[in-house]
Amino acid sequence: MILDRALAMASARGLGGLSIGGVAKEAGLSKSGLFAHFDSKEDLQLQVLECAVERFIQNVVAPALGRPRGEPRVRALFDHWMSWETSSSMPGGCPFIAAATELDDQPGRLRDYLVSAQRDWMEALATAARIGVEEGHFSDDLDGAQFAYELYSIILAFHHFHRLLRDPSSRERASQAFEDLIRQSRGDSPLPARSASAA
Amino acid sequence: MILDRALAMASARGLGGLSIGGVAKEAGLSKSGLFAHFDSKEDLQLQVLECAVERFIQNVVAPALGRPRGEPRVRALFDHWMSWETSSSMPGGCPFIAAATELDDQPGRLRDYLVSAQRDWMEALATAARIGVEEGHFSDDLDGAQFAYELYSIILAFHHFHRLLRDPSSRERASQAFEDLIRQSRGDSPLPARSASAA
DNA sequence: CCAATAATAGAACGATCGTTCTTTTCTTGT
DNA sequence: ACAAGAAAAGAACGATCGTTCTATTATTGG
Repeated sequence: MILDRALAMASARGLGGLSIGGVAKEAGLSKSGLFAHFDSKEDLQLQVLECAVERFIQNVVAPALGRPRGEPRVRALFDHWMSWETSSSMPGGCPFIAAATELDDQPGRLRDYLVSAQRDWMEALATAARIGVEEGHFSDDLDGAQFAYELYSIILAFHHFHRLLRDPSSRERASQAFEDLIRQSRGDSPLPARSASAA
Repeated sequence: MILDRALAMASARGLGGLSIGGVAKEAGLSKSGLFAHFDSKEDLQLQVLECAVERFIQNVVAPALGRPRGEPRVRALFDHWMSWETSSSMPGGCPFIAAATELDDQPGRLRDYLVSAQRDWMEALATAARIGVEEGHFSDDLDGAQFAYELYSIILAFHHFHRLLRDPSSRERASQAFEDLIRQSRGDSPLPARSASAA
């Protein structure tokens, strides 16, 4: 329960914006009563990150693994990822994207853990893409890591335009970009009027 | 000079990580001596953001406006933007990307200014793309706003992979993605082995 | 050179921060 | 029911935060 509230807070104010007193008030505990559950503030932040990873696996990775190998699974990963980005339980948006810019210059356990989790996720995306090649859904010369890179870029842009600029077309643009990525991963020739189709 | 140091600090620790005392020490001033130059901390943060926008225009927008209309100018915008992202005077990376995730849930003057500046920048990118259509460099049915969106996504992914994951191939992947974007904006058919070329 | 003005420094304020310590309340096994 | 243990509360610490006030030093114009 504590980590639940703390995750929601971290989503809105960032990991660094977490304060013991703030989380305590949100959880209905006294400052010291809450602090007794953690060794330090850094420990709290780390547990919040670990909790977020756990939920991401539950809500994004696990459901996709139940889908057929190849393109359907890739589509499921994208769809659940997009749902994660707009999950109402994290009103401040994806905690990983927020933590990425927050921790990219701050060495320590927090950064190490986030980097490790992100690398795992990238590897999972690349593997899913390679399975798509195996299944004959994607072109033989598709590079899985490059696919993962471009898929992540779609999500990052969606996050930016949706959360900061409140751009109502951001979701549609992300879907459009994803379909383009799938199409080009198949090796198909592009549809006419590609970049204009979301206009 | 003060804004110079403050911008470097904000780049590393974020706008919220700026403290009057910290900036004062960095600038070689006393806390109150520095504070006398600003009405409030928010005012300092706002001036830092304004300073960053000023520099971005000087270092990215202005040089590109000196290049020929159309694709050359678009290429110059991307090249200078990439240089901006790795500028040594901002060791913590692009202050706008950092501020975007930091302010996306924090209403106020800071957020309003950032959103306004980002919209201007998106409009400038879209206009540059449309000029490319006018000049006959790009396909007639290219949507300028969509082009700007996808160009931004390339930069966001580069920032993420370069700064957080320290991925040495991130620059090459960004260049690859940019060339793909240009190619598809021309309406050309894709090269073979597209996604594998950066492997 | 001296007065006026700007720039900086120093001290202090209330608030909040992370953290520690002690005390009280609750839960649990027997 | 009662002792043992966990969980929460309360108070206090030193530090730092943004901010205000007053005093001191630099700079400048006449």
